[in-house]
Amino acid sequence: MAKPKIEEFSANEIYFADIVKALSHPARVRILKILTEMNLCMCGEIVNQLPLAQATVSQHLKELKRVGLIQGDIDGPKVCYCVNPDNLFKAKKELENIFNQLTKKGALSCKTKKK
Amino acid sequence: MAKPKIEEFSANEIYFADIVKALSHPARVRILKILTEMNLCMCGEIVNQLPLAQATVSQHLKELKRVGLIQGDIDGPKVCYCVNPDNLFKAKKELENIFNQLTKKGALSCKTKKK
DNA sequence: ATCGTTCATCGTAAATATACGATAGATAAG
DNA sequence: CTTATCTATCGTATATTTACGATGAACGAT
Repeated sequence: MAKPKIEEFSANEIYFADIVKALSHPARVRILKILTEMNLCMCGEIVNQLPLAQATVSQHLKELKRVGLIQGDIDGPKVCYCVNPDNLFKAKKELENIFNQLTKKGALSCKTKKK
Repeated sequence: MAKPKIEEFSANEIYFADIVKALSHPARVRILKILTEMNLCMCGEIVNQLPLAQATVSQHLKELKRVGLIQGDIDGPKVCYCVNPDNLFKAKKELENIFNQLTKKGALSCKTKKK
């Protein structure tokens, strides 16, 4: 089974994992960067800036849209994409929370460095 | 091909994606939390706190070790795991950089909300 | 109405990821 | 040495991910 046993984890844990997974591919991060820098961007422009086929880029856009990090508006035959600042901010805060939990405590290293 | 076309992306982009992917599973995040809270932790304790088989947990631990977020020291027949604070901090900074890049600019929403 | 452009979706192939039982290796205890 | 414990690894099954060509749907322009 490639599917995590998500039913065993909380809704928040699953939400976090979902957002993070969307950020776990270089192409998707680059898409987000492009959209941030260009402020409104046609799908075709993104395809031109990535070493991937149009169908593949479209799939990545769909995934980013699914988790709410971007949105796409139809503009004639083209589609205008942009980031969703609210959700991006929310994801940022969520990640900060996790990392603060993981780094705040003393969190000593192992003493016995045998391996 | 399930493999991203990593050769097309920079080393830093790939490093980031790799770290983030390690964080994209609820079980692995929970493992990190357990290790942070308990400060040194036997593998068996982790298995007890997760709804997963020992073999599966061991696999997740291996992945976290691979990306450098944790380390495991042999202690007799047991293995003592702990987070790697340096790499965790590095990952945190890396994520902050990305998000700062993605959220700093005006990053307007689309105007035409047709879809 | 037809054509060209733009993009999403379908179908498909191959690689990865997730999960678990079974097994093997290492060590402590007896 | 034998046994019990702990953990990694192997083998395997299944689902998901990544990628691309081909096709289809929507729209503007002619």
